[in-house]
Amino acid sequence: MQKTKRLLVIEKIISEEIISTQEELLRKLKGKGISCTQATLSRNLRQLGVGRIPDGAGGYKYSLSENDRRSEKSSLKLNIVPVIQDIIEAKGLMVMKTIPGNASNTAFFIDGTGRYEIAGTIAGDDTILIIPRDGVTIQQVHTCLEIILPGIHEQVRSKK
Amino acid sequence: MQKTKRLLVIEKIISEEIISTQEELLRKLKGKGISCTQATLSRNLRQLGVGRIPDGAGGYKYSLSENDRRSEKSSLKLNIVPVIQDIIEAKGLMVMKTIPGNASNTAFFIDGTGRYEIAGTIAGDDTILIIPRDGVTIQQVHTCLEIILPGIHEQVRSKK
DNA sequence: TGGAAAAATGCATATATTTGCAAAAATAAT
DNA sequence: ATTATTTTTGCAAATATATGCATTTTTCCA
Repeated sequence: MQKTKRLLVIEKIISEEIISTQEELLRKLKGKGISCTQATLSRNLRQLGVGRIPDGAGGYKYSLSENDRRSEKSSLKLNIVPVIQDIIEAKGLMVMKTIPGNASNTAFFIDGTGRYEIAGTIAGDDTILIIPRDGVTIQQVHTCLEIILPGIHEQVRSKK
Repeated sequence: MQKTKRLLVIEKIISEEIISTQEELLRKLKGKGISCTQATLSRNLRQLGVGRIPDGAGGYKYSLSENDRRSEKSSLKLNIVPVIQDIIEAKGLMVMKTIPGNASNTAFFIDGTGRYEIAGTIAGDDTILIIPRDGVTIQQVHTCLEIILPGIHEQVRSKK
């Protein structure tokens, strides 16, 4: 299906650059080989929960609602990354290991980002199962993780 | 000056009720004895940093920050159905999201029904992984869920 | 597998929001 | 107080976004 892919790309674009109109987003998508109409975008943006908020510079920008929550809690993000020990892929799922007792907090944070790529997470004591949404590749989940937890891969690599 | 007062009232209204268009806000203001044009509202809203985000029910609402979503989601209800936030399919499995802390109870209930369609469940804090028995389609699981938790799909739909 | 049912999409259009500009109101300076 | 300067506002028009409807595509079952 084309839609899933489009939703993912929309999220990615919006989280990486400042987009102020749907037409603008439309062009960006076209540039990535994805084409649809503005009407479809309007519907997709609503489905993704993407809001339009003042950009603080006299204009507006689209924003993954949970995105700002992320920036609000940037300190939390910094605290989380260091506890992550390993990321393992299995059966199309992703297993994240943390230091003991930290899985729940970490999973809670990941859930809180509301990323479309991630259908959900389940946490034990030091292990989190991350379930990608259908149509989402493990690679895309990695990219997603890097977005919501910058430096995570480097962190994991250093643990090995 | 009328402006300061108006900004204050706008903030108050927006934080207390769901407003989905500027015209609507205009009427509310008029009801409180404050009058201006929609154009002025547009400018004021930007100045206040008020965004327009999906209200989760197919429409849009103005929002001071993203926090109101939270309180919405954490309102506790009586039985199980109301705590279910979302149902997502992935990898032939089903992921059910509940409000925080309610996954375990909900999963226990589901297990207790002993439905054949469901091989088992695993619950975290706010996420339940429902594993369908081999040969059982996701569609059949949906039907099953609707039987054991009547109204669940409507409930979930309303959350979107 | 064929066909019904549901979901997604485009098109055209309705609705909503933003903005340029000139006038009015508030503020500041003399 | 009077005039100059800045801010706010309304109006009308431009932009941007959402939606009804018909069509196409996908999903589901018999």
